[in-house]
Amino acid sequence: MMVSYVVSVRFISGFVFGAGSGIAALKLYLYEEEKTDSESSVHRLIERFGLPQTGAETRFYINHILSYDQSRRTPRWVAEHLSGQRLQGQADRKHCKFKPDPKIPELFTARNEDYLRSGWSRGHMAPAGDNKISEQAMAETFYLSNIVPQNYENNAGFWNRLEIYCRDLTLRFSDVWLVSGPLLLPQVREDGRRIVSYQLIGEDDVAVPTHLYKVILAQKDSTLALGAFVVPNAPIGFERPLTDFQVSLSDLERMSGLTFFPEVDRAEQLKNLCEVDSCQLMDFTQFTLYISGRKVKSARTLARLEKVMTELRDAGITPDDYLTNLYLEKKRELVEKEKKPEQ
DNA sequence: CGGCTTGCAATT
DNA sequence: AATTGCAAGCCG
Repeated sequence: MMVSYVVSVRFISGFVFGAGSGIAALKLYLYEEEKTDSESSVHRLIERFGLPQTGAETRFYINHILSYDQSRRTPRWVAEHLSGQRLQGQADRKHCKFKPDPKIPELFTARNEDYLRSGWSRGHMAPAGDNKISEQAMAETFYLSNIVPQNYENNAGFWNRLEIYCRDLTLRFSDVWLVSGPLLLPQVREDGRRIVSYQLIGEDDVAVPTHLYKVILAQKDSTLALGAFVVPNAPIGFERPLTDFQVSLSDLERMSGLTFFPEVDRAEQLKNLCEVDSCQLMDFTQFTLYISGRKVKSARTLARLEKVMTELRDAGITPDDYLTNLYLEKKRELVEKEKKPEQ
């Protein structure tokens, strides 16, 4: 068993160094066979002590899959599948807590303390909002193996709107596959040198990515559409359209060192997502109305409820019918609640 | 939806 | 007395 394994390793390495020549590979293979035990000591060493491990193996969770980067203490990539069916549910992120991934060796895991007061937020790659179908699935997305240090405004703003757009795609496509992750891209300095530099936070030296990427693959019947996006880890305003951040898949693959959806035939069926769909994120008014809706739903006091609506009007936005009904319903509920004596 | 901070009680 | 955990409240 062991012998045949070692031989096959020899043959492969001989083939590689033989620069594609079958004859040379065969010669090297025969030559290796004649070597004494002491000359193949490196192989014996490997057998005895083992090869280095990267910890980059694929890890499976209820509703997402990822590969972890033990040196950056972030994921390398996180994959998901969305459908209209799977996005339904009542799971609530208020019941979830960020925590180290118990499956990641302690030496390589990030901890909450690394992020707290670091100036960076804990940004999901597989979003909590994609997992309302199951409390357990949602809880797993709060493992720090699925988290990267992300600019607050980007996380709550542009990236959030991109995630909402991905969920919205399930209204027009039967299936949506996503791969998301961090990037450490070089900056071009004044003298033309390209240098990669990035911040480390916390005692565990968690790497702050310069950019985030998201690959969207959407299917409807025989139509397969793909969009790849690279977004700076910094505030991005409403004036910037998503298409500003679209890149070709091969460019992203060169940046990331990853091959995405390797089984998909790129030349044939594959269409540009932004030619098949709008690739338009919510504008300021739509987004503010949406956020206000979430706040109205979670309001616990009349004072809070009124403040949400007042600030909305101060922003120059008139509530639409949906929000107005939400407000009136919540107001009735809270008036009833606050009418009762304290208990 | 995406997050953080604060206050107080439980804990060691 | 100092740390930890959690509910509640806050903001974009």
